[in-house]
Formats: sequence, C-alpha cells, structure tokens
Amino acid sequence: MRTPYGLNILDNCLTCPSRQEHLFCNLSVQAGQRLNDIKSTAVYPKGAMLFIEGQQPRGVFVLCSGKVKLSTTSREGKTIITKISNAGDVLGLNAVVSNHPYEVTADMMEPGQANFIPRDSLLQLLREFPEAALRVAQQLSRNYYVAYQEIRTLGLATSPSEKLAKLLLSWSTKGTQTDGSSQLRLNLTHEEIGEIIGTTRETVSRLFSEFRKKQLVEIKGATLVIRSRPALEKIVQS
Amino acid sequence: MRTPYGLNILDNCLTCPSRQEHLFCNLSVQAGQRLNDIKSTAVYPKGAMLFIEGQQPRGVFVLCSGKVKLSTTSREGKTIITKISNAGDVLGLNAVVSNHPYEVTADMMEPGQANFIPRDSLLQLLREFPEAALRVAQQLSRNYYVAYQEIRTLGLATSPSEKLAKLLLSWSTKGTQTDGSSQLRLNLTHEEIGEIIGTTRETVSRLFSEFRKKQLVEIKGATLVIRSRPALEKIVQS
DNA sequence: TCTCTCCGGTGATCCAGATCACACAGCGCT
DNA sequence: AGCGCTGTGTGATCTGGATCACCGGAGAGA
Repeated sequence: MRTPYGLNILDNCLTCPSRQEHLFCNLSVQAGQRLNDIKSTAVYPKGAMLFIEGQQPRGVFVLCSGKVKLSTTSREGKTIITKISNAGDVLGLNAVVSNHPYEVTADMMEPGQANFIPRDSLLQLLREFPEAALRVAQQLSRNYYVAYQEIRTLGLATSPSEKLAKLLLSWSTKGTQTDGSSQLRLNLTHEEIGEIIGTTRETVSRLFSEFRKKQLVEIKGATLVIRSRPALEKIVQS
Repeated sequence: MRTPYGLNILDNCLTCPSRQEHLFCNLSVQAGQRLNDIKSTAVYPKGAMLFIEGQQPRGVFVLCSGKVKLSTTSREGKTIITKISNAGDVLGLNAVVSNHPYEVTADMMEPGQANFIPRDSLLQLLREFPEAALRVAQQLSRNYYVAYQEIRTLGLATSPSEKLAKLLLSWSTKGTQTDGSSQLRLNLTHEEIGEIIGTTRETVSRLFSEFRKKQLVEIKGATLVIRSRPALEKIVQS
C-alpha cells in the first residue's frame, strides 16, 4: 500500500512490527483488537501539526512512522523543544487522561503515519481493560520520569556546554556504536538544538567549533562523529 | 490520640477529613477499605527523610499532615526544590509504578504524619481494582502536568525577577484573599526560595528589596503581604 | 543563471547575575 | 554575658552568554 508521501501504511496494530516493543501496543489479543477497531490511521506531510499547545484534548496519537517535534512557546515567542518523538511513541496521553489542554505542540518533522484514538473511546477501553489502564499508568510514569530528567538538566546543569555535551551523549547511544566513538545523523538545525538546551543559535555554533577544536567531535555534512565519549562525559561531570 | 510531636493521628483513611478532596483517597468503599488495610501509618519529626533520590522504590507515602520538601541534587551539590507537598499528596508514586529509583528526596519540613503503602501491595490493588488504576493514571498525569509547568518556567522564563513574581503569585492564591492584595506565611529561607526558582540566595534577597521598594510587597517578620497582584502579573507577562 | 531564503560561522559589545566579601541581627547554648 | 550558628542585607567585581552585525555557502525556484 502506497501513500501520497511514499510511505508504507500499516493498517493493523496487531501486525505492526513495533507491536512488541512499546508499552501501548503490547496488550492482550482482545484489548489489542479493540484498540485496532477504535483507531483511525492517517498519513501526515512534513510540517503537519497533530495538535497544538492549549487545545482541548481530542484524543491520543500513536506514531507509526516519522519524527515528531514536541515544543512549547512562551507569549514572547521563545520556544523550547521538549522531545523528539519516534515511531511507537504515544502523544497527547497526559492531556487526554487528565483532561487538561495539550501542554505542547506536536508537529511532524518528516512525513509519517499516526493512529488517532478519540478520547472517549480510549477512556472507555481503559475502564474495561484493567491491564490497559495499568499500561497507561506505566507509560505516564515513564513520561514523568523523562520530564524529570529535563527538569534536572534545565535546573541543575549550569553551562550550555554541559547541556550540549549531555545531549550529544544521549544521542550517541542510538547511533552506530564502535569503540569509544559513535556516529549519528544530525537532522536538526543549530537553532533547534538551541531550543532543546535553552540557548541561542550562536552559542550552539560556537560550542560545536570548540568541540571540534578539542577533537571531541567531528562533523561531515549532516553526520556527526563523536570522537571521545569519555571527554564529553568529563564536561558533563554532573 | 496524641503523639510525640503533638499531632493528632488519623488512623483510618475512610474517616480522614481530606478523603473526598484527593484523587487517591476517594475510592469505592471496597477499594478504600482495602487501601486502609494495607497501609501503615507513622509520624515523622522535622527533617526526617521519607525517601532519598536514587533509592529503589519501596512504596508510596500518602501525606496526612505536615509539609514535605521534594528536591534533587546534582553531583556538584547544587540543589533544586521541585515541590512543596501538603496533606493529601501522594509521594513516590511515579517511582513505584515505573519501578525506576525515586527521582527526588522527600524530607519533612515540619513534623507530620504519613501513610506508607508497600509497592507490591499497591500494584496488587491496582490489578484488582480498575478504578484505582485509572485514578492512579490521573494522578500521574496531574504530576506530569505540574512537572511541565516547571519545565516551562525553567526553560522559558528569562529573569529571576520574573520567576520570583510567578512564585509569589502562585503562593498568593492559597493565602488570605482580600481585594487586590493577599497575605501569606513565609516559612522558607531565601536560600530555599533560590533553590525553587534556580538562583542564588543573594539574588533573592535583592529581589525582595526591590519588590519592597516598588511597593509590590511588604514583609513583617515571617508574613508576606502582596500589595499589588496586577503589578506582579505585569512582571511575569510571559 | 540569478536571486531569495535559510543556515552556519565568527567578531564586538554589553550587561544581568554569580561570586566573593563583609556586617549585622536574632536565637539558643553553656 | 559571651559564644556560635543560621539567616539576611548590600556593596564590589568578574564573566559567560545574549545580542547585534555581517559574511559566505547551499539549495530551491523562476
């Protein structure tokens, strides 16, 4: 099956390749079937907004493919990116469960597919299947845990260099691992990286120069090679 | 019933005065009874640690009376206070549900009582009572929501004065409300306030001077009077 | 090919807030 | 009283990173 954006569509959660990997997908057959029935799937272009900060929650989105940027913006226009979500992530869950407005804006960084589950149907399912409710609780507590790391980073890490080092290390675990160095594709602009670690475009640029000069890192086009994890860890130190 | 610290002990959740007010207390009779059976209650002195950041989760604490400071500290010794908890709050829930270590340290700021619910018993209860699991999910999503506000404050609010103004406003809602001014007891040191808004003792001190000079605020001993909410809101503006 | 726009690099300046350094006030202790 | 301790108030510096300003390269689109 092909779509306007050249993606393969997954139309059944039960046969989804990431079914086993993620909390929300890995349910009993009945609950899974039910989930499959109430979901509707759609493919979104780059730049599409799944939901916007402040909207009343309509439902949750389960990301099947693509990358999604979660961000929040102050009245003066300053933006921070709180998370880059990948396939398998559940978006908007907190808003739906707590019935608070979405606390972030979710927009597609590249074309991708997402399943939508309306709020009422989801809550009904949770009432019927205790296992699903527990699974959701676990997912929420994981979210909370991640949010907490973010608070620690923003509140405790002092310098931008520390934060950038931390970020690179967290990325490097996902990249190609070899000896003490690893490699990863960099598909964010300096501006966006600045929004993640809470600093300006210029500072990010200068930090990369500095890291390059110190041989901690190497950049060829969009690929970033981490030359020395230990050295980065020393910068983090906290 | 009297205790070493001069507190009345509440020994039954079903008759607790705050039973109706808080998510976790307000369950069906069966679930409530069960909760009452598996909990054990204790009274703690000022300074007692309910749990410490990094420990494996033993269970949750439901605070019956007193105030608890939740904080996290970096290796270099910098500390941030993430929340001041009051009666009715459930502490350690995320750690228990996700089975991650406690992400904060909880210590009593004044003598108080707390019920302890061991991890295994709680999880068992959640499996048996779907309503309880859903309740827990809601509690977690509320926690998440609060954490998010914190991220916004730390990441987006620019100046310390903005953060302090925000904090005072959030406190003033709980204090004695009159016209446009309100009054509240200040039982934190400048140092602790600094740890909440992420700045130094000296800066807090200077900010209070400044606010006093601008007639936004008045301080007599431990009571703080907010003279003009609108003016504080103008400082926040974000 | 030319132009437009976005992104990255880097220098120059400036300032808010951290840091250091005292002074002093309240309070419990012996 | 005299001592230590904890918390507060306020000056004097120092500095890291924001801000402004400009340039050059890469890609898109006509």
